[in-house]
Amino acid sequence: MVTIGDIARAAGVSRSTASYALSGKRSISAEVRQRVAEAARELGYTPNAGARALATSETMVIGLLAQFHEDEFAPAMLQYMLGVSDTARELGYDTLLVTEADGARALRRITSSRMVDGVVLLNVAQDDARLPLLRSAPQPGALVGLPGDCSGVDVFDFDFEAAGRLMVDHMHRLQHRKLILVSQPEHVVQRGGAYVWRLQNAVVEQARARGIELHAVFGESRQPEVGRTLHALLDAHPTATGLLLNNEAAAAALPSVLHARGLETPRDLSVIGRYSDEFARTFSLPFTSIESAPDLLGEMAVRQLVRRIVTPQARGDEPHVLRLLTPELVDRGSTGLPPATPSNTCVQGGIQ
Amino acid sequence: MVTIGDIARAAGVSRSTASYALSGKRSISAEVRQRVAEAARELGYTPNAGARALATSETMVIGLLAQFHEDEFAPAMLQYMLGVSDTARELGYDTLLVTEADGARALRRITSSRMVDGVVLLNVAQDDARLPLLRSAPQPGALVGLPGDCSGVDVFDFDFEAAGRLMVDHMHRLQHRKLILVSQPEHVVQRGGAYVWRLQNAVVEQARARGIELHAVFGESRQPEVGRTLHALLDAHPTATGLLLNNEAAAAALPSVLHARGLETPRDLSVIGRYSDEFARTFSLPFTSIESAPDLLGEMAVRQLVRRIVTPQARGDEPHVLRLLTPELVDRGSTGLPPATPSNTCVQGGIQ
DNA sequence: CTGAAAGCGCTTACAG
DNA sequence: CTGAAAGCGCTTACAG
Repeated sequence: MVTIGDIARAAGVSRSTASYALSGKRSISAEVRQRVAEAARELGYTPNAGARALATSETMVIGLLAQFHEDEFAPAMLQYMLGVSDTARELGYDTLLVTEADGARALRRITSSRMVDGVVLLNVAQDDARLPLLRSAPQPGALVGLPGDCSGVDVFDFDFEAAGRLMVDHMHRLQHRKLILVSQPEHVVQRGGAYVWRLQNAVVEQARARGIELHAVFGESRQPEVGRTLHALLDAHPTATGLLLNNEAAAAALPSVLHARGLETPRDLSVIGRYSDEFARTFSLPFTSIESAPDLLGEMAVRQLVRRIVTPQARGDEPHVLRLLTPELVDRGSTGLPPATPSNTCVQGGIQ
Repeated sequence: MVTIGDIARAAGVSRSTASYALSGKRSISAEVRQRVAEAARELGYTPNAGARALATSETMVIGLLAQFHEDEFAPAMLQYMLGVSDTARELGYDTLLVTEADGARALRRITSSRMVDGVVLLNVAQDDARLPLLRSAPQPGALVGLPGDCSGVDVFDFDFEAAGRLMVDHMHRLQHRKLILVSQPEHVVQRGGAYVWRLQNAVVEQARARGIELHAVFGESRQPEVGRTLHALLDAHPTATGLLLNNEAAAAALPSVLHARGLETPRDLSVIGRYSDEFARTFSLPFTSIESAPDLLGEMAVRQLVRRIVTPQARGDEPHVLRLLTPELVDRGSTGLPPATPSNTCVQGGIQ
C-alpha cells in the first residue's frame, strides 16, 4: 500500500512535511504543498485509518447500538438507523452497526477497544443494562429513548406523555366520550419499554380529567393476532367512537379490519395513530397520526454526540441534554364528530 | 487507558510475553500465563483495536454497503442488513454500515483507508458503479445481487428466473390460462435492477411456452398508488384468474384491494407473491409466496467473504462463486383452481 | 520458555 | 518554512 513515506519521497520532502501539507495544520510553501498534493493524487494516497486512529486517538467512527426484539416492529428501527447513519456521514463520521442481542457486551467491546469515538444507543429501556457500561466508558454517548436515570448521557426522545394528552384532547374537542387505546405488546413494557406506559398513562389520566371513558389494552406486534384483537375490541365496545393506536402493527392491520366491518373513518369511527410519516406513506395508512420523527431523533442524537466528541470541555462539564420532541398531529382526515348512534359493529352484522 | 505495557509490568514480564500469553500464539509457562491473565482481568485490559489493526493489517471489520432508493421498498433491505451483521458477529467481525447515496465514493473511502477487511455490497445493479472500484480494492468483496459482470467477486442472489418459471408452472398446473404480473417500478429497472426483468422475462417466456395469456406491468413502490394500479389491472382484465406479485408494496396493498372488491383467494383469484416469510408475518400477507430469504443471502455472502479474508490462497486463486438460491414455494392457500366463470370485477359491481 | 527490538503508518511537539 | 525524532499500542520475527 502507498504510505505517507511514499508521498514524501516522491515530493522530495520529509514525512512530517508531507503530513502537514496534506492536513494544512501548519503553513507550507505553496510550491511544496503543490508537489505533495500532486504526489498524493498520482500515487492514489489515502491515509491508513488505523494508523491515524492510533496517532490521534480519534477513529472518526461512531457506534450505533440497535436492538431488535421479536415483539417489536422492526421496520420502525430502520428509520432511526438511517437518521443516525446519514447524519454521522454528513459530519464526517462512519457508523459501526451493532445488532447483537447482548447489547451490554457489544458496548463494552467497541468502547473499551476504542473502535469508536462515541456511541448512540437506540431503543433505550427504563432500566437499560447498557447504561452503566456507557457511563463508565471513555467515550460520550447519546440515547434515543428515555431511561429512568439520565445522568451522564444526552437523551433524546419523543414526548410520549404529550402525545397521549394530544390524542385525548383532540378527540375530546370533537366530542368523543368513549375511546379505545391499543398500545404495544405487554412484553415490551415488561422489558422496560417505558414509552409504552408513558403514552398510556398520559392517555388514562387525561381521559379521566376530561370525563372520557377509556378502554386501554396491549396489542400484539404481529399479524394476524393484532387484527383479531382489534376485532375483539370493537366487538366488546360497540359504542366507542374513537380509536387511539400506539402500535404500528395495529395501525397496519386496521384498514383491513375496518373494511371487513364495513366501517369508514371518520364517519363510523375516529382514529389517531402514532407513527412516522414514512411509515404512513409506505403502508398507505389513511389515519390522522402523531408524527414520531425517528429520523429527526437519530439526527439530533448524532449532532449532540459529535459536539461532545469534538469539544473537550463539553465532555463532562457541560450539562447533559434531555430533549423531548413535541408531538405534532398530522391530519389525514380520519377524525371527526362521533356518529349520532355510535355502533361500530352494526355493519358487520349486516354482512355476515 | 490500560495498555499491554501495564499488563506486562503488573505481571512482571515483557510486553511480548504478555502479548503471547494473551493470544496463546506460543507456549507460555502455566504460571506466567496465569499471572498475565489475572493482571489483564484486574486492570480491565482490552487491546486497542487501531493498534492491533496497524500491527496485523486486520481490522476484524467488514463493510456493509446498503443502498436505499426512493422507489424501492426499504423494509426489505433491513433483513439483508441483519443477515449480514448477525453472521459477521458470529464469525468475529464487526460491521461498518454505509448508507450514503454515492456508494462508489463510500466504497473507495473505506477500502483505501483500510477500515475494513472485506466488503458486502447489497442491492447490486446490472452495471453497478461500485464494481470496478471493488475489483481494484485490496480487500475481497461479496455481492448480494447479480451484476452483468461477475468477475473478481463472489456473487449471491436469488434465482429470479427460476422463481418466475415456478410461479407460472404452479398456476399452469392449476389450469389458469390468464395471468397478471405486477413487477417493481420501472425506475428500478432503468437504474439497473436486473432482478426485476430477470423474473419478468422468465414469466413472459414460460407463459408463452405454456400457452398462457399474460399481462405484465410495473407497479409503484408506494401506497396508495400501487393499490390503484391493482384496481385498474383487475378492472382491465376481468377474466384473469391469477395474480403474480414481484413487488412488496403491491403485496402489502392487495388485502385491502381484495376486500374492497369483495374478492377472496383462491375462490375468485389465485395469488402468488415473492417476498420473505418475515415480511409475510409482519404484514399478515395471506398469500402463497416464493420465499426470497434475504437473511440467508446476507449470511452466505458474509461466510464466503470471511473465507476469502482468512484463507490467503482463496484470495485470488480460488475460483469465484456464483450462487443462485433455488426458489421455494410457501403454500399459504391462496392458489387453487380458477373459478368456473372468472370475473374478478363482478362483486365490485354489485357493491357499488 | 522468555526478552529486547523492530515495525505497522500515522501525527505532532521539538528544534532549527 | 522545514526536518529528525518520538510516540500512539500493538504483534511478531529474531535471539537466546
